[in-house]
Amino acid sequence: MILMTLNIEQTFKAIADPTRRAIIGLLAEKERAAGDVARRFAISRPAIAKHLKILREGGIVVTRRDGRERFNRLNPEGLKMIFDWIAHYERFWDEKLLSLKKAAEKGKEG
Amino acid sequence: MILMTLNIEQTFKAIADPTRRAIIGLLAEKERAAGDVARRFAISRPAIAKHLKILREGGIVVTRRDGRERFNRLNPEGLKMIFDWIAHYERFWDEKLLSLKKAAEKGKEG
DNA sequence: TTGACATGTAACTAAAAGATTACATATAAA
DNA sequence: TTTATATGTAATCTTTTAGTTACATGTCAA
Repeated sequence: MILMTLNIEQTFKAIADPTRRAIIGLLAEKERAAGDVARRFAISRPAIAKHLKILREGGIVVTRRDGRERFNRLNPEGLKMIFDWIAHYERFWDEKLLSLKKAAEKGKEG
Repeated sequence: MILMTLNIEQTFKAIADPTRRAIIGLLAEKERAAGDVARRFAISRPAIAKHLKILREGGIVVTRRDGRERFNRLNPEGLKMIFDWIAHYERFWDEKLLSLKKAAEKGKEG
């Protein structure tokens, strides 16, 4: 069993790049071999290999090996970490939700 | 009225930096003058001024002028943009929610 | 076993990011 | 009207990032 210290810093850096977000979009459809991912971009295959590594280190992607191929798929951990961080500020844009929450705390509907 | 083309790219870059995320945390408490923000960090005041500018350009912070001070506060737009992006992948970590949604679509409880 | 394929890493380069100091501008206070 | 305060910007430097080409490794197919 491999234990990874999932650094939130790495996760935020991972999603900051547009190419990596595009990769995330591709992997949301289905898992894909590294080459399959690379084929869909104009940049070189090694560049994509590095992006995949960064996504892996950010806890956003996990890789499964099958023969000479490495299949990449989305990992819940990383994206959830970002979601939790941002959800913490939800009240700033969802006033309605805020009042609902307050009402719930009071034990009556808002 | 000022129209800003809110670039999602800038927004993701804005939250990628740890100092800027710390600033977001501070502004979540209350609006603060630029100097008030700067005082809480070890780095120079101009560095913070730049971070605030980046947050502003990312649609995460808006600034209100009062005399010689500039009060900064969180702006819903930017963070909501990130939230919407990430919420799009919610199903990857919240299987339960997914089944609830599916059940709702079918018109019966899950 | 030889050759092709799939992938990752090393070395290097160019561009972007984050910080600093110096300076300019606007407003409050003496 | 001086002086001090609050802030933003310019010029500059260093580090990090994203990309490239060359190369090493491992696996499948002849």
